[in-house]
Amino acid sequence: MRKKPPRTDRQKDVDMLYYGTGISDLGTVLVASGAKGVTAVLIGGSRPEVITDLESRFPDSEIVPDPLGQETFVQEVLTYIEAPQRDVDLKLDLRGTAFQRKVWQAVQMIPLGTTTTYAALAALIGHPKAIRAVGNACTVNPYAFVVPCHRVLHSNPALSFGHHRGNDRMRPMVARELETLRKKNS
DNA sequence: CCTCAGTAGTGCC
DNA sequence: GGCACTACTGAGG
Repeated sequence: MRKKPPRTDRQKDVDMLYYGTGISDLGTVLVASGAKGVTAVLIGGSRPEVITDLESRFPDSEIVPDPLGQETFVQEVLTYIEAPQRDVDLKLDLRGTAFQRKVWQAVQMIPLGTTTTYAALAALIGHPKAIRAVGNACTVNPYAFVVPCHRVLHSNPALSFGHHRGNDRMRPMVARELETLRKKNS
C-alpha cells in the first residue's frame, strides 16, 4: 500500500516564480520567471508596488526573490528602456486565454519604432470586430516592453494616445524608439 | 469638447 | 447563464 505523499513532495506541483527588480527612469522594473520562461515584466512606482502587482497577478504561485538569477533579464529590459535599439529578447511563458495569447503574439510583430491601431490589430488576428477585446488584452498585458502594447494606439490619436486614463508610463517609449532609430541611421 | 450605441472577450457571481 | 466592466470606434450633437 502506498502512503499519501508527504507534504514536501507535493511542493513540486507549486508554480514557482522567481523575480528580480531594477530601476529605470520610467520606474521600477520587475521581471518574473518560471520554469518555462518569463511570466511577467512589470513596471511601477516602487519596488513594493511591483511586487504587490506580481502577487495579485499570480495568487496561486509561490513568489521567490532571485536577484542574481533574474539579473540578466532585468538588464535586458533596462537597456531597452534606456535606448530601444532592438526589441527586448526574452523567452516568454505566455499565460493567458487563447485570445489573449493571439493578441500578445500579434503585438510582438509590430516593428520597433512603428505603431498600429486596436482596429488594425483586431483585423490582423481575424477578429475584426473584437476591438475592445484587443484593448482588454493590452490592459492586462503582463509583459511590459516585451509585448509592446505602447505601439498600439487609438484610431484617432487626437482622442487618446495609449492609455486614455490613468497610467501613461508607456507613452514616452514610442518617441524614444523613434529617436533611437533616428540616431542610429544618422 | 460631449454622449451614445454597438461590440466581443473576460471575470465575477 | 447573467451582468458589468473595458488602453475602442464612429456617428451625432
